[in-house]
Amino acid sequence: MPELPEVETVVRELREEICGDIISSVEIFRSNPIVQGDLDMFQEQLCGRKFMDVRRRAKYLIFNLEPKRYLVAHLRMTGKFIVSDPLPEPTKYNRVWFNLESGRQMIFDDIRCFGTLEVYDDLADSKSLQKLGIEPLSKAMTLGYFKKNLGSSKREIKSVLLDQQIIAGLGNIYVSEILFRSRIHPQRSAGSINKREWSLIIKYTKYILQEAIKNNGTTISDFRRVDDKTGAFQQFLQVYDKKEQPCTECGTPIQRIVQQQRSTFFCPECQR
DNA sequence: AGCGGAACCTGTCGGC
DNA sequence: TGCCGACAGGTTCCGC
Repeated sequence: MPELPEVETVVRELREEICGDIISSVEIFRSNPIVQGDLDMFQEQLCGRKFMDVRRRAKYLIFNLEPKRYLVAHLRMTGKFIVSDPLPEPTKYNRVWFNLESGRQMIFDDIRCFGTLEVYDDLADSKSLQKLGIEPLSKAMTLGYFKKNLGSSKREIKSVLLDQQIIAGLGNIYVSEILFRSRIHPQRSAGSINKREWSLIIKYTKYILQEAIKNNGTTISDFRRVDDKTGAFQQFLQVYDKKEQPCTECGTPIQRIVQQQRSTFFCPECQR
């Protein structure tokens, strides 16, 4: 479900809702595979801790707690955070309740149970955070970085842009959109991308992500914000999920192909 | 190194 | 109506 802009939207809204609040108890309705290991320990590690901040790294949410400790969450496909007044009963896909001293609760809800919740005393202990590549909206996003790491790579550009160890935060929707705007065919090898084209990728990655964040992300089917509202960026999508629809630039039907077991949408005329 | 395939789960949709 | 396969915004593991 969520890529970088959707996670950023959730982080900003959660920050407003929970900073300063304290976890009074944690109720787990279904853990596997969301919470790994000892559930009692997970609860003990969090009870009594205060939310100081919520931030994002790639598609991970990082909750800073005091006394110092971190809750690291990943929404995967269908994970959601909801902050609400206390519910009498968990609803069907509620997996974990974080009951707060203010009387409200932060709910982790996840239809498919792919999401993850982990606790760390030191973020350096998180293997998954450790492996991540550069943030696409940071200054590290340069021509030099791509030429140096991918200048002679035979990998398909679609697969490279989805690789979280190279650039961290893009997902299946935005990669199709970025390549369409950059007019680059998704099956081109990374090594064949010239400087001008890398510059286009950098420019449109930043532009599309920023516009998507301004619009609170993209809702295709079930992405929801903390207050259950939907994102609005889906109205600006040019190719994703538009198979057979005319290209906005040239009218050629948009094609769907499968790369790395995932759909790619592109215009065979505009993208070379 | 990097690919394809399967796995982790549950739901929806389209075709027959 | 019912069943079956394909597909879904993500990541990880395994074998070649």
